Amino acid sequence: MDEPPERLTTKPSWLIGQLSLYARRLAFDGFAATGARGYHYRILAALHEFGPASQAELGRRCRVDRSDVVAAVGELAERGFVDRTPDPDHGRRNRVTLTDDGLRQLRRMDEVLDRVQDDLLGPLSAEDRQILTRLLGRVLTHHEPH
Amino acid sequence: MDEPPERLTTKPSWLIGQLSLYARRLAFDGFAATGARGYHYRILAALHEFGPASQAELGRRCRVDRSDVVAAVGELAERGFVDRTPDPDHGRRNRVTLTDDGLRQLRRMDEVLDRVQDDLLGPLSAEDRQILTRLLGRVLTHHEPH
DNA sequence: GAAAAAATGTTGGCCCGACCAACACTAAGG
DNA sequence: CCTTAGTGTTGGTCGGGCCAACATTTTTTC
Repeated sequence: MDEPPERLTTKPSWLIGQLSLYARRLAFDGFAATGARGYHYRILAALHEFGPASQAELGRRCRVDRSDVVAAVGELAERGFVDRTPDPDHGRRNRVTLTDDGLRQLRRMDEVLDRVQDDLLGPLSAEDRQILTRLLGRVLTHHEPH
Repeated sequence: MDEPPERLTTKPSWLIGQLSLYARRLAFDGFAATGARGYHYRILAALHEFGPASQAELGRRCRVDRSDVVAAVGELAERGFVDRTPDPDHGRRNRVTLTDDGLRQLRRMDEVLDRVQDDLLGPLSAEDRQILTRLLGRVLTHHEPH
């Protein structure tokens, strides 16, 4: 494979961008067996961790646009992984709930993602993986507030 | 801002993916002043570092699909940042060359990207930045060969 | 309590970056 | 020579992310 210019290979923004491609591909290929996409995993994870939620809250939690939550929740509901019912205390709001099938799907996707982390971090030792994760986490939380 | 599920925030693939978004946005906004995109920078950088090249080679070097190189080089040529002429020794191949204006544009984008790295890595010390960059580089080179 | 502001679900569309298939043509290798 | 590989180009697809607008409902503010 031809070498990219050094201007790129030494820039964190390039490294992160290229790695995010590999990560997305690994996850996408892994999820293919489950018939799901990244958005589905995020939403299932949020429901499992925080309980039933409105679509707007799911969007904020998962960093997904409201309009895309509509579609993703619709697909999840079609396959029986979530229930979407109008919130009784709230005229407009929906209440999205994780079903037993949804929980099973989440577990399947968890296994996939665990393997993905392993493939992604490839040659790094356990310590290096922890260092990397901590550094990335610090950087991300610095950008998250706003 | 609502907290994302812990399932996500502890996964390197999530951290890298989210950070790549911030990086792309910072670069995109910075490049806006220069009227260029990411593909343009990659190509200009490769031309400056390796000299004139065919479009196919640019694509391999910059990790850009051949078909997208066509468009990007076309845009660069329109603005006078590169010359695209048929390779005299080669019937089909093009020879793309960096112009003086292109070099100036590259320098402008270099400055933008330097600021982007700074904004992106935010709170990290110089040592931590180096550690992070090294780790990311090791992981990426592990995936590059194949 | 009424008026203004914010929140929610939904539709429809746009963008970048990445990718693929096909075609015409040329170069290189058996 | 004939097959294989490389090149430029067109045209299209996809995921993820994003925005504008709308109707409707809740909350805030006066």
